[in-house]
Amino acid sequence: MEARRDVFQAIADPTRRAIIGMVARQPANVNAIAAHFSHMSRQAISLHLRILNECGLLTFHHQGRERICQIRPEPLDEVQSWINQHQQFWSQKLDALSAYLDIPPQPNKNKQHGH
Amino acid sequence: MEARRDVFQAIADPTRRAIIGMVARQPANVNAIAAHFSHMSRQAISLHLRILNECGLLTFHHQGRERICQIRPEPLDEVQSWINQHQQFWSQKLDALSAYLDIPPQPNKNKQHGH
DNA sequence: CTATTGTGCAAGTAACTCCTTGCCCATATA
DNA sequence: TATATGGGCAAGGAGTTACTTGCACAATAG
Repeated sequence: MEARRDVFQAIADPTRRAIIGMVARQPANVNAIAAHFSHMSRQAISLHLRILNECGLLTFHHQGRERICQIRPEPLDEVQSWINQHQQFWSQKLDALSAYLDIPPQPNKNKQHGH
Repeated sequence: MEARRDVFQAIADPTRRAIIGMVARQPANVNAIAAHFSHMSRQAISLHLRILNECGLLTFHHQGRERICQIRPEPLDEVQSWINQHQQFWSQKLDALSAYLDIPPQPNKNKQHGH
Protein backbone atom coordinates (compact mmCIF):
# COMPACT_ATOMS: atom_id res chain seq x y z
CA MET A 1 0.00 0.00 0.00
CA GLU A 2 2.75 2.38 0.88
CA ALA A 3 4.32 2.20 -2.55
CA ARG A 4 5.79 5.66 -2.08
CA ARG A 5 7.09 6.24 1.37
CA ASP A 6 7.85 9.60 2.81
CA VAL A 7 11.47 10.64 2.48
CA PHE A 8 11.36 12.48 5.80
CA GLN A 9 10.26 9.31 7.49
CA ALA A 10 12.79 7.20 5.66
CA ILE A 11 15.73 9.19 6.97
CA ALA A 12 14.25 9.40 10.45
CA ASP A 13 15.66 5.99 11.35
CA PRO A 14 19.32 5.98 12.48
CA THR A 15 19.94 2.57 10.95
CA ARG A 16 18.71 3.74 7.57
CA ARG A 17 20.89 6.84 7.76
CA ALA A 18 23.84 4.59 8.57
CA ILE A 19 22.99 2.42 5.58
CA ILE A 20 22.85 5.48 3.37
CA GLY A 21 26.15 6.71 4.74
CA MET A 22 27.77 3.38 4.04
CA VAL A 23 26.32 2.61 0.62
CA ALA A 24 26.89 6.14 -0.61
CA ARG A 25 30.63 5.62 -0.27
CA GLN A 26 30.73 2.06 -1.50
CA PRO A 27 27.98 0.27 -3.43
CA ALA A 28 27.42 -3.16 -1.95
CA ASN A 29 25.11 -6.12 -2.05
CA VAL A 30 22.60 -6.96 0.66
CA ASN A 31 24.75 -9.36 2.62
CA ALA A 32 27.74 -7.04 2.61
CA ILE A 33 25.55 -4.30 4.08
CA ALA A 34 24.09 -6.66 6.66
CA ALA A 35 27.61 -7.70 7.67
CA HIS A 36 28.24 -4.13 8.76
CA PHE A 37 25.27 -4.29 11.10
CA SER A 38 26.01 -7.56 12.82
CA HIS A 39 23.95 -6.61 15.82
CA MET A 40 20.76 -7.14 13.85
CA SER A 41 19.57 -9.78 11.46
CA ARG A 42 19.92 -9.75 7.71
CA GLN A 43 16.15 -9.58 7.32
CA ALA A 44 16.03 -6.40 9.33
CA ILE A 45 18.52 -4.81 6.95
CA SER A 46 16.62 -6.18 3.99
CA LEU A 47 13.49 -4.46 5.25
CA HIS A 48 15.33 -1.17 5.64
CA LEU A 49 16.65 -1.51 2.11
CA ARG A 50 13.14 -2.06 0.84
CA ILE A 51 11.90 1.05 2.62
CA LEU A 52 14.77 3.09 1.18
CA ASN A 53 13.95 1.68 -2.23
CA GLU A 54 10.25 2.49 -1.93
CA CYS A 55 10.96 6.14 -1.28
CA GLY A 56 13.47 6.31 -4.14
CA LEU A 57 16.60 6.71 -2.04
CA LEU A 58 18.08 3.39 -3.10
CA THR A 59 18.01 1.34 -6.27
CA PHE A 60 18.90 -2.28 -6.87
CA HIS A 61 21.06 -3.49 -9.72
CA HIS A 62 20.62 -7.19 -10.22
CA GLN A 63 23.89 -8.87 -11.07
CA GLY A 64 23.42 -12.58 -11.20
CA ARG A 65 22.00 -13.58 -7.86
CA GLU A 66 23.32 -10.49 -6.15
CA ARG A 67 21.57 -7.16 -5.67
CA ILE A 68 23.97 -4.28 -5.82
CA CYS A 69 22.53 -1.39 -3.82
CA GLN A 70 23.07 2.15 -5.01
CA ILE A 71 22.04 5.39 -3.33
CA ARG A 72 19.93 7.90 -5.25
CA PRO A 73 20.22 11.38 -3.76
CA GLU A 74 17.35 12.95 -5.68
CA PRO A 75 14.57 12.44 -3.10
CA LEU A 76 16.64 14.31 -0.54
CA ASP A 77 16.14 17.45 -2.56
CA GLU A 78 12.66 17.59 -1.10
CA VAL A 79 14.13 17.71 2.40
CA GLN A 80 16.72 20.26 1.50
CA SER A 81 14.30 22.55 -0.27
CA TRP A 82 11.91 22.34 2.66
CA ILE A 83 14.65 23.48 4.98
CA ASN A 84 15.84 26.23 2.68
CA GLN A 85 12.31 27.41 2.10
CA HIS A 86 11.79 28.27 5.75
CA GLN A 87 15.23 29.51 6.56
CA GLN A 88 14.47 32.63 4.57
CA PHE A 89 11.53 33.35 6.83
CA TRP A 90 13.46 32.65 9.97
CA SER A 91 16.20 35.15 9.37
CA GLN A 92 13.54 37.79 8.79
CA LYS A 93 10.97 36.86 11.35
CA LEU A 94 13.29 36.42 14.28
CA ASP A 95 13.71 40.16 14.36
CA ALA A 96 9.98 40.66 14.06
CA LEU A 97 9.40 38.36 16.99
CA SER A 98 11.87 40.20 19.16
CA ALA A 99 10.05 43.42 18.42
CA TYR A 100 6.71 41.76 19.04
CA LEU A 101 7.75 40.41 22.41
CA ASP A 102 9.16 43.72 23.49
CA ILE A 103 5.76 45.36 23.13
CA PRO A 104 3.81 44.81 26.34
CA PRO A 105 0.10 44.21 25.69
CA GLN A 106 -1.00 47.72 26.57
CA PRO A 107 -3.99 47.41 28.91
CA ASN A 108 -6.21 49.99 27.28
CA LYS A 109 -9.83 49.24 26.26
CA ASN A 110 -8.70 48.40 22.76
CA LYS A 111 -9.27 44.70 23.21
CA GLN A 112 -9.53 42.77 19.97
CA HIS A 113 -12.33 40.41 21.17
CA GLY A 114 -10.56 37.38 19.67
CA HIS A 115 -12.02 34.70 17.43
CA MET B 1 13.63 10.04 29.23
CA GLU B 2 13.87 11.44 25.75
CA ALA B 3 15.01 14.88 26.84
CA ARG B 4 16.71 15.37 23.51
CA ARG B 5 14.73 14.01 20.64
CA ASP B 6 16.09 13.34 17.25
CA VAL B 7 15.64 16.16 14.78
CA PHE B 8 15.24 13.73 11.91
CA GLN B 9 12.40 12.09 13.72
CA ALA B 10 10.85 15.39 14.71
CA ILE B 11 10.47 16.54 11.11
CA ALA B 12 9.31 13.13 9.97
CA ASP B 13 5.75 13.89 11.00
CA PRO B 14 3.70 15.91 8.47
CA THR B 15 1.75 17.67 11.20
CA ARG B 16 4.94 18.85 12.86
CA ARG B 17 6.28 20.10 9.53
CA ALA B 18 3.04 21.99 9.05
CA ILE B 19 3.38 23.50 12.50
CA ILE B 20 6.91 24.56 11.70
CA GLY B 21 5.76 26.05 8.41
CA MET B 22 3.04 28.00 10.13
CA VAL B 23 4.91 29.21 13.20
CA ALA B 24 7.97 30.15 11.19
CA ARG B 25 5.91 32.76 9.39
CA GLN B 26 3.91 33.95 12.35
CA PRO B 27 4.72 33.30 16.01
CA ALA B 28 1.62 32.21 17.84
CA ASN B 29 0.39 30.80 21.12
CA VAL B 30 -0.70 27.22 21.58
CA ASN B 31 -4.41 27.73 21.03
CA ALA B 32 -3.84 29.77 17.90
CA ILE B 33 -1.77 26.95 16.46
CA ALA B 34 -4.35 24.36 17.46
CA ALA B 35 -7.04 26.43 15.79
CA HIS B 36 -5.26 25.90 12.48
CA PHE B 37 -5.49 22.15 12.92
CA SER B 38 -9.13 21.87 13.83
CA HIS B 39 -9.26 18.27 12.71
CA MET B 40 -7.33 17.23 15.80
CA SER B 41 -7.49 18.10 19.45
CA ARG B 42 -5.55 20.80 21.22
CA GLN B 43 -3.74 18.19 23.26
CA ALA B 44 -2.45 16.53 20.13
CA ILE B 45 -0.96 19.83 19.01
CA SER B 46 0.39 20.43 22.48
CA LEU B 47 2.23 17.13 22.30
CA HIS B 48 3.71 18.00 18.93
CA LEU B 49 4.86 21.31 20.32
CA ARG B 50 6.53 19.55 23.19
CA ILE B 51 8.37 17.22 20.85
CA LEU B 52 9.51 20.14 18.72
CA ASN B 53 10.65 21.88 21.88
CA GLU B 54 12.53 18.84 23.15
CA CYS B 55 14.62 18.66 19.99
CA GLY B 56 15.30 22.39 20.05
CA LEU B 57 13.23 23.32 17.02
CA LEU B 58 10.76 25.41 19.00
CA THR B 59 11.00 27.59 22.07
CA PHE B 60 8.30 28.98 24.32
CA HIS B 61 8.12 32.55 25.48
CA HIS B 62 5.85 32.83 28.48
CA GLN B 63 3.79 35.97 28.33
CA GLY B 64 1.31 36.03 31.17
CA ARG B 65 -0.72 32.84 30.80
CA GLU B 66 0.12 32.48 27.12
CA ARG B 67 3.01 30.59 25.58
CA ILE B 68 4.25 32.22 22.44
CA CYS B 69 5.87 29.60 20.22
CA GLN B 70 8.91 30.50 18.20
CA ILE B 71 10.82 28.37 15.69
CA ARG B 72 14.54 27.85 16.15
CA PRO B 73 16.18 26.75 12.89
CA GLU B 74 19.53 25.73 14.35
CA PRO B 75 18.82 22.01 14.85
CA LEU B 76 17.99 21.72 11.16
CA ASP B 77 21.63 22.40 10.40
CA GLU B 78 22.28 18.83 11.45
CA VAL B 79 19.91 17.61 8.76
CA GLN B 80 21.29 19.90 6.14
CA SER B 81 24.90 19.04 6.85
CA TRP B 82 24.10 15.36 6.76
CA ILE B 83 22.60 15.77 3.32
CA ASN B 84 25.44 17.93 2.06
CA GLN B 85 28.01 15.59 3.49
CA HIS B 86 26.87 12.72 1.32
CA GLN B 87 26.03 14.65 -1.77
CA GLN B 88 29.73 15.16 -2.35
CA PHE B 89 30.21 11.42 -2.43
CA TRP B 90 27.24 10.86 -4.64
CA SER B 91 28.37 13.08 -7.44
CA GLN B 92 31.69 11.28 -7.42
CA LYS B 93 30.59 7.75 -6.78
CA LEU B 94 27.77 7.64 -9.26
CA ASP B 95 30.33 7.62 -12.03
CA ALA B 96 32.35 5.00 -10.22
CA LEU B 97 29.30 2.83 -9.93
CA SER B 98 28.47 3.17 -13.59
CA ALA B 99 31.95 2.08 -14.44
CA TYR B 100 31.74 -0.73 -11.96
CA LEU B 101 28.50 -2.03 -13.37
CA ASP B 102 29.70 -1.74 -16.94
CA ILE B 103 32.56 -4.10 -16.25
CA PRO B 104 31.26 -7.61 -16.73
CA PRO B 105 32.80 -9.95 -14.17
CA GLN B 106 35.49 -11.20 -16.50
CA PRO B 107 35.68 -14.95 -16.06
CA ASN B 108 39.45 -15.16 -15.94
CA LYS B 109 41.21 -16.63 -12.93
CA ASN B 110 41.85 -13.16 -11.55
CA LYS B 111 39.17 -13.46 -8.90
CA GLN B 112 39.57 -11.07 -6.03
CA HIS B 113 38.84 -13.69 -3.32
CA GLY B 114 36.84 -11.16 -1.35
CA HIS B 115 37.85 -12.37 2.10
C1' DC C 1 23.09 -33.69 -10.16
C1' DT C 2 23.97 -31.72 -5.15
C1' DA C 3 25.64 -28.31 -2.01
C1' DT C 4 26.36 -23.62 -1.11
C1' DT C 5 25.48 -18.87 -1.31
C1' DG C 6 22.45 -14.69 -1.88
C1' DT C 7 18.09 -13.10 -0.92
C1' DG C 8 13.00 -12.65 -0.38
C1' DC C 9 8.63 -13.70 2.07
C1' DA C 10 5.54 -14.70 6.07
C1' DA C 11 4.24 -14.83 10.83
C1' DG C 12 4.76 -13.13 15.29
C1' DT C 13 6.13 -9.90 18.97
C1' DA C 14 7.72 -5.92 21.65
C1' DA C 15 7.88 -1.23 21.54
C1' DC C 16 6.66 3.03 19.98
C1' DT C 17 3.67 6.84 17.78
C1' DC C 18 -0.28 9.52 17.36
C1' DC C 19 -4.46 10.84 19.01
C1' DT C 20 -8.42 11.12 22.24
C1' DT C 21 -11.02 12.13 26.55
C1' DG C 22 -11.13 13.85 31.13
C1' DC C 23 -9.30 16.42 34.72
C1' DC C 24 -6.57 20.01 36.86
C1' DC C 25 -3.97 24.37 37.45
C1' DA C 26 -2.79 29.26 36.40
C1' DT C 27 -3.93 33.86 34.77
C1' DA C 28 -7.00 37.60 33.65
C1' DT C 29 -11.39 40.07 34.10
C1' DA C 30 -15.61 41.69 36.25
C1' DT D 1 -14.85 36.44 44.91
C1' DA D 2 -16.65 33.90 40.49
C1' DT D 3 -16.00 32.99 35.72
C1' DA D 4 -13.75 32.53 31.37
C1' DT D 5 -9.57 31.60 28.99
C1' DG D 6 -4.86 29.41 28.13
C1' DG D 7 -2.71 25.24 28.57
C1' DG D 8 -0.45 21.14 30.95
C1' DC D 9 -0.81 16.16 32.62
C1' DA D 10 -2.36 11.28 32.71
C1' DA D 11 -4.68 7.19 31.08
C1' DG D 12 -5.91 4.50 27.30
C1' DG D 13 -6.47 2.76 22.58
C1' DA D 14 -5.70 1.97 17.58
C1' DG D 15 -2.27 1.69 14.43
C1' DT D 16 2.54 1.42 12.95
C1' DT D 17 7.47 0.29 13.28
C1' DA D 18 11.46 -2.50 13.95
C1' DC D 19 13.06 -6.66 14.73
C1' DT D 20 13.22 -11.85 15.06
C1' DT D 21 12.91 -16.76 13.53
C1' DG D 22 11.90 -20.04 10.02
C1' DC D 23 11.19 -21.40 5.43
C1' DA D 24 11.47 -21.01 0.32
C1' DC D 25 13.62 -20.08 -3.96
C1' DA D 26 17.14 -18.84 -7.47
C1' DA D 27 21.96 -18.73 -9.16
C1' DT D 28 26.47 -20.58 -8.93
C1' DA D 29 30.28 -24.06 -7.81
C1' DG D 30 31.90 -28.62 -7.74
